[in-house]
Amino acid sequence: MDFAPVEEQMAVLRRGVVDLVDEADLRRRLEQSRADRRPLRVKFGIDPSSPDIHLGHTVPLRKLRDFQRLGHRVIVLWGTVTAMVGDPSGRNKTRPPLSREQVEANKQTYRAQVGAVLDIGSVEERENGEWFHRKSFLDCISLASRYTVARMLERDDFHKRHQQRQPIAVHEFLYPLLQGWDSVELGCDVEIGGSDQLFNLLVGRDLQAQEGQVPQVCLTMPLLEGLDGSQKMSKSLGNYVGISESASSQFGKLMRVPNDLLAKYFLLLTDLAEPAVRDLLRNPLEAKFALAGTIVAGFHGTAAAAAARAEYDRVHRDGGLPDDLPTVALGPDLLRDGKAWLPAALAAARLAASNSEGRRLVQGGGVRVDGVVVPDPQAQLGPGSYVLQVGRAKAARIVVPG
RNA sequence: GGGCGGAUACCAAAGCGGCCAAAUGGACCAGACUGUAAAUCUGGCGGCUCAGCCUUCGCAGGUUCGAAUCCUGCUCCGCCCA
Repeated sequence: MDFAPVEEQMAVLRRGVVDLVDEADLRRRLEQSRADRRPLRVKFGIDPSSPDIHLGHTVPLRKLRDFQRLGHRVIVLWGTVTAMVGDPSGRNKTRPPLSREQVEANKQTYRAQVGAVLDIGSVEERENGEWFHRKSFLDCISLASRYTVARMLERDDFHKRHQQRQPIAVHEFLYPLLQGWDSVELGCDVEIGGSDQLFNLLVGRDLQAQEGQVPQVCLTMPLLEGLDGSQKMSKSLGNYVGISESASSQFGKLMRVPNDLLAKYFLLLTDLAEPAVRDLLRNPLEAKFALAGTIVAGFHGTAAAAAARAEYDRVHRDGGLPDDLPTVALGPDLLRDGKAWLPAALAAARLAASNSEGRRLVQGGGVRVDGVVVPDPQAQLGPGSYVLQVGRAKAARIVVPG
């Protein structure tokens, strides 16, 4: 295998990174790899602790893809054991441990989604259960003895939690050691992670050095803010764009990333060169269309991206209806004198969480029946078929039986 | 093991006997504006065919005409001492 010149590789690998410990070391290794015609072993750990992955996860995955395209060996390390510990990174709360069954199920769904970014066929997939299930409790104690509490508390999130008098469970201290030990077992040249992972990656270096290995290069990527523009993208915050979502859902969500975040999204989620991006950003709206189109095309293909764009235009520019319009037939229990009460119909069509919310939406002028705003919370619908709309994008067809 | 402090709605955080479905901020939803579901401004934000009623303030009891607010026990969390 022939590798590209080091500077060429560095130009690709440096894009978007936050920490690189350290750059000279990475250069040296790339040179060595060229000389030996040996690919670098690049590890990325994924804890299958929640079943879906979103654009935030793809940021480091895309960096792995860069390595992969340059001919290096990407190792996806499934944290089947670490998932049960729960990574404390960036959290201000202890995470509840998962069962082995949950972890295994999550891993399967993850796997399919990771394939949307990486060439999964040439990835080396490993699990840290391979070694940790073999270890004894004494091994665990011995591993724990390698780090001091003071050093653990250097870690930013532990430090904050400690200062803010938030609970830190003892087993959370084990997490960085387990992750670091994975690097020892795998003999990693490079480990990639989110910028909140730097401490954990550095622990890997220490443990490798203690074991007589050359310490790995640590490379971190920025955390991607979610659609709210301030907090890290996460499923639990509901500010995410999922990888397995439909094209139109992804497109719509991407159209509401705050304009201020566009440059970052381009940098981390597309391959567009910086000058081209700068050019686009002169018109934020067009830039956003381009961003959404590019990302959606990456997951669903250009045809689906174009269709999503067309649907977006129809719904948001022309006030039209979305492609998938669910139809809900109202049961007789919802009728009074053969008529349906509008707020209840909204709730039945899942356009409102409850009758009360439906009532408020109607009163607030946010509800249209067959395209006409109906502000009367007492409105009744006689037998027939109606299109109910809440806001711009939410709509359903309901049928009131005669 | 002992002492002290805390637990409020999705999150954070006020309230400390009636005026509390509970201030305020964030998130979220809707409206206006804009070819943006961006930015900004406005309204809403427990449930109930709703000027009224019902269920909420860690859990279980109790005091009171009346409790998120007082008392008792329990659970969990933090701090200090050992």
